[in-house]
Amino acid sequence: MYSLIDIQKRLLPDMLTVMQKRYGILHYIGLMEPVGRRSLAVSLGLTERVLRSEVEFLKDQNLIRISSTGMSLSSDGKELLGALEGIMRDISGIAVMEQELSRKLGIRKAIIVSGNSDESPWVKQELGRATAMCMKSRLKGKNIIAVTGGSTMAAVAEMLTPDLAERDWLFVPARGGIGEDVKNQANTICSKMADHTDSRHRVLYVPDQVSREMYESIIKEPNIKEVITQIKSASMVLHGIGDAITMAERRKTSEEDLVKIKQAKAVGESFGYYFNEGGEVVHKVQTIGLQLDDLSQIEHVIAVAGGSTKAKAIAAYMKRAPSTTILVTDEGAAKQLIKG
Amino acid sequence: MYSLIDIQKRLLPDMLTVMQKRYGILHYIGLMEPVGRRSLAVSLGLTERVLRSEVEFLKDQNLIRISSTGMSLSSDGKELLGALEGIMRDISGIAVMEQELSRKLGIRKAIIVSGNSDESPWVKQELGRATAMCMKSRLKGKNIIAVTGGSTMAAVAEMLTPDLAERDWLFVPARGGIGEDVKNQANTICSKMADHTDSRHRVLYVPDQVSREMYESIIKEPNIKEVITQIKSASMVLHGIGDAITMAERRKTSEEDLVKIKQAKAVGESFGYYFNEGGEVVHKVQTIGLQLDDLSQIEHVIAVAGGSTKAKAIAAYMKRAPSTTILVTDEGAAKQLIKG
DNA sequence: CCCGCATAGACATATTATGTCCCACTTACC
DNA sequence: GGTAAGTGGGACATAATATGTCTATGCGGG
Repeated sequence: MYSLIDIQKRLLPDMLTVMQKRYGILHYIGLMEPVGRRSLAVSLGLTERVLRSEVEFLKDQNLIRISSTGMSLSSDGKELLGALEGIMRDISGIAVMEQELSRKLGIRKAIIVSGNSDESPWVKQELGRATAMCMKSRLKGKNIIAVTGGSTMAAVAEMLTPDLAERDWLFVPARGGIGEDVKNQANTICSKMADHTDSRHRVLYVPDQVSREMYESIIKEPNIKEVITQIKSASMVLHGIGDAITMAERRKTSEEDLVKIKQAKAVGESFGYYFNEGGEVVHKVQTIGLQLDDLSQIEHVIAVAGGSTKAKAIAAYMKRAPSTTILVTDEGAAKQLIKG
Repeated sequence: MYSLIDIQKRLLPDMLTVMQKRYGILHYIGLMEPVGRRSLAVSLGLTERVLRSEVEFLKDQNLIRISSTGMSLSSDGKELLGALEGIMRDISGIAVMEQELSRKLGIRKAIIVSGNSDESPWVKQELGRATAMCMKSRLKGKNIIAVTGGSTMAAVAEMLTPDLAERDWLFVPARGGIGEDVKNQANTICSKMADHTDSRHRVLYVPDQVSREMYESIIKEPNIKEVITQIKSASMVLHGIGDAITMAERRKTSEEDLVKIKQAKAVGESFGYYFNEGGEVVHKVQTIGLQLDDLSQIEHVIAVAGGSTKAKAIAAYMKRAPSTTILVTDEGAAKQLIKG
């Protein structure tokens, strides 16, 4: 069952932000009283004018008192603040975590959905929905979207809705067919995403490990060449992050590589790149398509991964990720990430 | 302890309105789907453009689906609506009651605070606060405010705050000293209100029952004459509403009048006028100052009265009250009023 | 085949939020 | 006692947003 807050998040998404802002103001006034607008504004990272509007509002509500020496809480304000403190812990926990997480990982934004996808399967759907919303809000008009595989991306595909159709999207697999079961392959997912949004997609079937000569001849194939061009000119990349060992085992990785990966203490995987805890690339699946270095050229990069067990993998990858990355994750992973 | 909703009402007063609006839209779409904007707009009493903005928002939230045949709820929308229904009953009960009450009484606005001042003494304070806020929001600049007596008005006086000082207010008693204990006399209350707001006040000491000759000579007194002029030019009247019998007994009413009042089945009293259930004036305390007929000339008329026992009195008075009246009351009285 | 109802686009205008500057006042410290 | 730093608040241009109004166009039932 939904709680009041969950409903409000859906029905008045800004409410939470505003509440947090006002809570922050009351909180600081409580700490620093009596205090002036200017110093408050810098403490809170708000412009003076914005703070002033808020302060005027709070004054109208009789929550603060304003005198020539500065602002202080009224008795009503103190009472309300006390009650708010408890509530904010629950409510804005997530918003606060989003801030903290994006700062800590050095990325553009973190979006956290509540729950833990390790424990509750439906949280993956929520991840999907959050990702879909994020895509929707960031893309206008014609776009090429490069997508990787994995069960999380499959969940995203499921949650896309056709009201995006207008926008003229084209889904392309980010990299050549990275062996996995068909259901979670990039090609399959692209197709499903296109289905769900009434848009188009391309496929890219390429054997995993290509020899030099093979590569040269494949890349000359006009069809493939075209897809690769599209991949490189994508305006958005949507990718998952996996646990290194799990991914390596799930794929048809050679015994030799498996040992290499394990010995290098790889923890995370994304795009066929394996990362150790320091964020260094310790192994790479040789294939055509999007390369790690291409990411920085792409306008929107959205990484989606949830579950507390994936925290390490996320942390590892994020050391290497472009700073424009947006991470969509769940509470379980976020808590681990912030802790560690 | 405050509930989340109470806090939000204070911290984001518009939230409730918006939530109600959006709930209403979802609700109606649920009932009428598939339905177009135009018919929805008239059903909800919104302009088409406003509705359209809302609808676009709801679409972005994936709560409704829009097709060429009209709008309908998405499965998410249905789920959310179900959860909302229960919540709205509690939350917006008061807002709904305010609408209903103002309609039923035929007045400009009704403001309801939660609780019942018969049972909980602190609700009177809430009445006071709500009244103070209302005054604040309606008056700009220089104003003359005519005030009557009574314990409710005393509570209002207590809740006024000096941040209104700027506005240059002058408090005058609405009518000549209507006998009651000093604490709740209009003169005393004016003085207290002026105190609390750092503004000025006038007094008007006049014997209750004046003979013709007495009246003529009193009215010539320059001091009194001036106050009366001020009363007549007031931009706001603030008055209480009392139970007829209680008021009659509390005042030094002659035995003869008391019988008259009782026989005429008076139920309500305001300004020294006694009303029966039909809203007819059955008795009037003869004194100088504001007369019932003067009310319609005055820009802002605020009536304040709470407690379920006062419902009858309020109902009686409201039959006679100008349609611009604003009633500030409590849940206890409001429920009775709506029921009866 | 047309009429009525549907969505969606476009644009002017009203309203609100925000950025920017300035002023007068209080306070505390030298 | 005077000065500097900090205070609230006024004023105003501009940006952003909401709203009113009109129009284009598509769809389905009679």
